Amino acid sequence: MRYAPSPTGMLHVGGVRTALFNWLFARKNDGVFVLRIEDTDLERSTEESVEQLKRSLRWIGLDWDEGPELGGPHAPYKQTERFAIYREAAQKLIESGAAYYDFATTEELTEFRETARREGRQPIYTGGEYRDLDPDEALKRVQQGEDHTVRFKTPREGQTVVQDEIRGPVTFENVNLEDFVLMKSTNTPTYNFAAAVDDAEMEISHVIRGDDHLSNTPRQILIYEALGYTLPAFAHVPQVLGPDKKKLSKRHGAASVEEFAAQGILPEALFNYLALLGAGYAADEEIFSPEELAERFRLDRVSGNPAVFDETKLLSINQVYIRKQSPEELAMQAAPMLAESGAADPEELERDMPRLTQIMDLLKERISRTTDIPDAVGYFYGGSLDYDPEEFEKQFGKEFVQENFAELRDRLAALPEWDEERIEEAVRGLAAEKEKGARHLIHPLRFAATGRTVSAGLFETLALLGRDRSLLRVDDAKEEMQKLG
RNA sequence: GCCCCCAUCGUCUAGAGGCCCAGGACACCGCCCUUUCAAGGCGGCGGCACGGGUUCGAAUCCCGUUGGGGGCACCA
Repeated sequence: MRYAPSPTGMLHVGGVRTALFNWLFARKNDGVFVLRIEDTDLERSTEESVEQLKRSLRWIGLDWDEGPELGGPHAPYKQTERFAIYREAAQKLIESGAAYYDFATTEELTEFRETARREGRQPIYTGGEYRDLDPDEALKRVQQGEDHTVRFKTPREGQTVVQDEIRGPVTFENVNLEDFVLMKSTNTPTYNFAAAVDDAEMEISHVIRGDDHLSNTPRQILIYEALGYTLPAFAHVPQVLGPDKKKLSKRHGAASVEEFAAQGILPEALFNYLALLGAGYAADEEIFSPEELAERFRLDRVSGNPAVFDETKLLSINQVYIRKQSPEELAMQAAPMLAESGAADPEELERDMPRLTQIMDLLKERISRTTDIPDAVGYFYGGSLDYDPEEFEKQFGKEFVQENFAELRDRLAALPEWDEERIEEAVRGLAAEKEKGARHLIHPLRFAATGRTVSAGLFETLALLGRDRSLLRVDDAKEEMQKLG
């Protein structure tokens, strides 16, 4: 199996999903997963993209068995380092008569296509006078340094059938295929040529790739046959679409692996979600580890029908994975985020990781992306809070609160131990004495202590907040309340 | 324009002729639990694109229409 991206930008979720299917299939069948860099587009390929690609693949957990950095029996794994191989293959095709030199200029080709269109014919280029030029004469012109490409001599009749693992046989009429370019005038290979030669040379048994390549496949099959290679199995997986049913791109918001990572998505969650998308797993269960996914993967179950990327569902799966993490793991991730956002004092964080761990345990059910952490956890650190005046008035404007908040404060301050049970007792006790529902004290207390109207259970929150921090804020609120008059 | 692919709730899907007046998940809406918010539990809304066949019987097979997607480069 292989994943063969071109390093011309960030790794797209559609791309990862293709890589994922290859990986899953390889793991399932004890196969070898090869990473090959298709950088024959000298203009657009960058070293930076190669690095980014590798980083993204590793982040999500798709490790390759052969490829850049690791090497392997079919090295090198970058097409720009394999030019000699393609040149030799092109030479063989020229010699066997399966390919020919074409001397048409770009202008001539453009004109040919325009004329064809204008006259309502299909712009299928079949080499004009060059297709059947005397080989010796052609060679002479090449040796004289004349600009040329190498084109494949596509049969003018018959059909080429792609036996697709997930779609069945797909038939293409050869007349609809033009004499495509194998070697550019720069003496470097085109995609179709390099891909076919490499897949054969690297002994790829199953070519699993995006279905945007389906229409390239007959060309590659023709190359395989002309070179005498045995054909691999092909499987074309559908594209990932945005909510508007167009190919997913930056227009739809996050579309690359790095963007999802930056938005607080866990690699396991993205992995799980993407694997579910169109892979034909039974629907009664949806949370699977990579190993479980690999075990259950079946190529022939993959759907041929394009899937819309649903970020909401990704998020719900992400939430599941956050809940699955241990409080310790979460605390380890949270600490640097809290320090960096300025929400917490780095020294305090370092000094008291057990507390952070307890905090994460308390809050992890309420977080759907890791980037929510600074905001969700921030009030457990720092001193006084800024209260939203409007909400403050709502919470503290009531007569009952004004009359009893000071007493509540004193009882809390007098507690022999600062723990959940005693805090609860104090609050409920006072409410009971005043014959009021405890909620009349709970809500303003929560708002005073956390600066918000929602939080985890008030009593455990206060306990974790600590006595000093809690009382400081209760006092702040008391003072603020005076001003309400 | 030409070639190719695809078609089940809003979305992801289960369904390989009778088990389906179509099942699950996410989202949405109720209710329960409850100090708020989550989480959890229970319930609800909602779909086989359309038209022809084949068959005793079709979401499932065939044809067509429509719709969506991809490709038609010296880009990959």
